[in-house]
Amino acid sequence: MFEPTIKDIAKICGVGVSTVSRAINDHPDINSETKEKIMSAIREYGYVPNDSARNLKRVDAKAIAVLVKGIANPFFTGMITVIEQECKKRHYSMELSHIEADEDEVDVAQKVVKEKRLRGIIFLGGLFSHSEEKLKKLTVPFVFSTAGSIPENISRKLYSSISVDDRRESARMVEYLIRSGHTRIAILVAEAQEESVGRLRLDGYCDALKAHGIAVDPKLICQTRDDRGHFSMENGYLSTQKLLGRGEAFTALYAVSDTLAIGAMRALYETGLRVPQDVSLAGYDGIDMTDYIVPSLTTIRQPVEEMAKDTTRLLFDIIAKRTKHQHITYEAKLLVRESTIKIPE
Amino acid sequence: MFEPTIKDIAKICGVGVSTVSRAINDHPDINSETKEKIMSAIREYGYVPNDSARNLKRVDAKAIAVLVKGIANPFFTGMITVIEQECKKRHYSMELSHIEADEDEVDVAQKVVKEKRLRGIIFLGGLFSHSEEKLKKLTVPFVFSTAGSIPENISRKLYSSISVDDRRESARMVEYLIRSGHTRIAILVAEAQEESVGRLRLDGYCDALKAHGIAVDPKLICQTRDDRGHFSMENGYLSTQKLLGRGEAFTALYAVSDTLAIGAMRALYETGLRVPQDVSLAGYDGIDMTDYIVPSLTTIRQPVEEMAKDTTRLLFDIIAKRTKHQHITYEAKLLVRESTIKIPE
DNA sequence: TTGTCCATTGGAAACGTTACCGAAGTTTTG
DNA sequence: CAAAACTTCGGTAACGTTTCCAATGGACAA
Repeated sequence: MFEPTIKDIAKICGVGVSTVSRAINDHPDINSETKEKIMSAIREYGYVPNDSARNLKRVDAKAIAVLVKGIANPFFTGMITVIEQECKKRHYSMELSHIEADEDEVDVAQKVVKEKRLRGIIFLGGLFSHSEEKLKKLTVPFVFSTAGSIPENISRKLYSSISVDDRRESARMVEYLIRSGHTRIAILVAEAQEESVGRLRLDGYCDALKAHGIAVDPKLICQTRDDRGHFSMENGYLSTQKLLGRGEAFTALYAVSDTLAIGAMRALYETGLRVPQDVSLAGYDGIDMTDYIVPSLTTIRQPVEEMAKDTTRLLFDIIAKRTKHQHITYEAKLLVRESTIKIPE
Repeated sequence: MFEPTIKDIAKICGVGVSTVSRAINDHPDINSETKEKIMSAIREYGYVPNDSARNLKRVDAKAIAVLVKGIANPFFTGMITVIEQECKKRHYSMELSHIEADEDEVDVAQKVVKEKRLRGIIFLGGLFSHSEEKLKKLTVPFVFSTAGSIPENISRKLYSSISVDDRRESARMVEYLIRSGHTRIAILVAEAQEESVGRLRLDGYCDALKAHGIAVDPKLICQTRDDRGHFSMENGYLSTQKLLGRGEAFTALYAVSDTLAIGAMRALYETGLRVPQDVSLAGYDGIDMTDYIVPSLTTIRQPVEEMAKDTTRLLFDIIAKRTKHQHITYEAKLLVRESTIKIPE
């Protein structure tokens, strides 16, 4: 099978390689007739430029990477879909890479960047607990999307971030539950390492309780130290079983992710507890399925589409030096649905 | 920021570039002392080989591509996660690309292969209705995973395939429903183009009914021509509403994917129909969540892990010419759960 | 006419790596 | 002890692009 190169095309058209290159890349200094001739030869022979050669010659590849921790999470696949479309629009390719639970995101990023000479990085999920020094080593701009809080001692000028105010939104959910008459509110946190979203949402939970004069009861806080699949449904199921095993009474259960909540649903059901009659159940994220299951899940909906678009736009703006690093916070939406009810007086 | 190249490392160690190359690539013709010296310099200076240069020099990149139609489908993300791990094990990188609904998978593949000089392609989902001629143009081995039926007139030697026998498994589900006393069984098919999995599963449905002497009633078959998001929950919801609107009575509803079934669940609920008391509901795929929602969903579980592993293994075997193209069919598992019941006599 | 400028082009040097070839030194063989 | 074989290495030519620089020819101004 004959795979033409730029040289072949040049020979076929009786022009120099640089002219062909100009044609491909829409350079201005080229006669439109020549260009048309070249383009038609390219079509005819099915020539496709070799990406490796291009990227080698260019100082940097026309590509960015998306690093995700937990690709199975529907919340992230939603984001990824949008980000990919946005990249395509800009004729950039998107390298999608999965970070294992035990890998350090910045280390992985550094390796990928050097290997592929990428222009930028988007971190999805994951944790942000890196030293400023390490971050500085990352030579390309990067945007943290929905990645928990970032330690105060790290300069905000080093990175961008896109997220909702997890602590605040979480508090809003709990406040809603309190207003609905709940006082014994249990919480399911998959992990609550310092700086993680789990931690932020847990903090928000505590904030709300305190604001309403309700003591935070550690017996109602269920967190697993399991490092794998933090937000898996299985984890939600197992954690809830553990919580129920404590024999502590509660009228509402707030899971810090929808997937956890779905797992919890089953555990509650198996124990004979009905949602919402016996226990109000709430989640966080607002993934599609929460709207379809029965009962539909009360949750905090993050503006996925908007966040994903802005994440991409911001990254490209920074790459093009049109802007400096930014930190954008979005308004999430409290969706009250069937899984939670008011406690009757 | 200084980014060392192989030349820099060579200079630092006082050796030739080829020696450094030998060290990096575990070539045999190198003194272990020299190698150790080089490797430590590499670590010290944080040298990472440039992938583009490597791929340019090598005839083909150490990479494969996974082309997915519908990345939001949890069934596929499950497959992808496993495939990625398998690639990592073999020190190959995996290019993940999403095929838009209106794109031709083989065209996309061809472009990607030429651009990136990949060694192989995995198609996930999508449709297989391509001419043999077109397929032949694809110069690298490719494996179709869970991609419907393939027209008889295409030589089996041109590609590999990995799937369950969709028609057979689908029939098994419907047979189970019939044995449970259901005779009015409606079916939800997102799309049923020739050769699609939807079509196969619909065929299986018809097979089972006929085998039991039940007439296939077109009024119980609900298919959408909507080309976007075939298997989305929303589609399941809307289709079911449409089906219910017909006023046709049925005791069981079989959706050809779990996501469709979840959508159906809501539509049934809104109409006041209880699952499973009023309508038995069944899905297909066996994604995680079917086990956690209430009621848990009766479904056909495809052996995702095994299929994904075999898909990758097979592709690499073909690339290495250890084997020819193969066609593997897996046994799926009928999981009877809470969403379906026997019709009382 | 002569010189300047513009539009368009071709040549060639890089980009960072791998792989071939041959050289040098060392060990084994006859 | 010479020849042969084996180890270990360095030099260098590619791989397919892009980009700089110089060259050509024609148009236009002086």
